Amino acid sequence: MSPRIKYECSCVECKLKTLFFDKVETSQLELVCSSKIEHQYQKGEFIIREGDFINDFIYLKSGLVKLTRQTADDKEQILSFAKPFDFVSLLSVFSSKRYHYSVIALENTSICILSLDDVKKTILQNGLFSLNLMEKLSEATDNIILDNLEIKRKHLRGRVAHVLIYFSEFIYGKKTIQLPVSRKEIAEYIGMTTENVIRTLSEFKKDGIIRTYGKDIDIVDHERLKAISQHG
Amino acid sequence: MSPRIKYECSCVECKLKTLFFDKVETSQLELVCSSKIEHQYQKGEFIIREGDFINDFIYLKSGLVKLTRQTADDKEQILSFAKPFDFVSLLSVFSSKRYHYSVIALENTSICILSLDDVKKTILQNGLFSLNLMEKLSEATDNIILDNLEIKRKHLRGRVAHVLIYFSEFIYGKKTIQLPVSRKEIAEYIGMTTENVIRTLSEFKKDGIIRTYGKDIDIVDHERLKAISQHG
DNA sequence: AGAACCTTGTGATAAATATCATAAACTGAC
DNA sequence: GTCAGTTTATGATATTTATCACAAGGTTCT
Repeated sequence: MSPRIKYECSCVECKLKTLFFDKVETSQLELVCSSKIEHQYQKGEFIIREGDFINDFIYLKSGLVKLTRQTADDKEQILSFAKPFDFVSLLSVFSSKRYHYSVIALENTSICILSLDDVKKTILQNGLFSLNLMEKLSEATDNIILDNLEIKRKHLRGRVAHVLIYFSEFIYGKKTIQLPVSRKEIAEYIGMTTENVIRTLSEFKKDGIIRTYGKDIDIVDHERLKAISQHG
Repeated sequence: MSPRIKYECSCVECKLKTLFFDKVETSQLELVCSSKIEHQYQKGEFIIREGDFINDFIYLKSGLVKLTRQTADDKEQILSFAKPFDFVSLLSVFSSKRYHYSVIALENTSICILSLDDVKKTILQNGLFSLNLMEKLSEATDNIILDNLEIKRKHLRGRVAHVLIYFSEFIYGKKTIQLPVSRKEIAEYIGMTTENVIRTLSEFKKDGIIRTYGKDIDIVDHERLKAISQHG
């Protein structure tokens, strides 16, 4: 366990303040902020372990993570990916004692840890905060559900295309990216085998839809990839 | 459009009060309750249409519904089913202007319609209500996500078994049930073709796992069905 | 540098699922 | 009651995906 470093309260200036503290006056912020802990994780480290008790309210400051769970037949299954402003400790936080999933850093990641009790106290005291938080919760879970539905309705090629577009458009916002996940992780996300993910990427390459330089992927024919994602 | 019948405020005695008004004093309940409208739907009727503006906060009083959406390739896709105490207008309510899905009655169903604005006002005023509501929201969306993940990791037989167990255990709580959905709807839920759902049910029947009398289904070998559901 | 391990990659084959065709049973409208 | 449309049902075939087998390239540890 790496050391937990406690900083001065900087929530007031933090960009992430807009996430759910937007409408909270500075004075109200103090309670939540006073218990705040920042923490850094290296690529591959566990931030949350499935089964852990939920005592904290966690959100991403920088980096990228995957949410993953162990299935009954002992395989990994990826629920979703999350970047800053997406939520992290969203699922279950208010309805379960323990996490139903693990959170693992895909890049070097830093998070803010608030005491869940303090957040709950703030909810009790501050209606605007509650409403704002509810909106964020609702949006985050909505996105996970809709994304999983989209994946479910598509076939292998469409699913792989979907993931490429997801990282290119939503995570990095550019066409040349370094995929932050392995082929195996893509497979765990879309519910196909690793071999078939690799094969599909090879096909996309052969068809001139993408180019790869080592770990880097360049989306050459964005239109075509999008079409594949839509239909197939 | 059938007429909207307005009743006296009976929320105080309503069993569903426990759903989210549990910790709300009667006096506070008046605001939300005064705008309450009850409404009945026949099997097959739309309660919510995908794309509709979200003005209401809706929950089930009795009956059973499906949440469904239209995919880009113009097929129906079922997100989940909901019975009373499950949430209905849960997704998107706090984060979107329009519904991302339709809600359709599978049985005769009655709902309570509250003004979303009034619910929001209550959130602003009543912290306990907010926290309680957040727990319900969190639980409902969690269940949808976990259920969809379970389905995603299973194969045809496991998925069909999953649905049978879902209706038998969670919806009706008995082994002899009248399936409230068609084979086509099961297919739309689990992401397989109608033919294969029918075939699989025939196999279960042939293997002595279930018996069917017209629309009724009797789960004979619950253990075996559960094993099929687990592994796939 | 080498050993052990993991990721990527490719091919052959097996298994699962979709598609197409056809028909009986049921349902609603007239 | 009959017609049209839908649901259930089953079989044959095509397509998609998984499994198995093997190899090259990377990474980590020593």
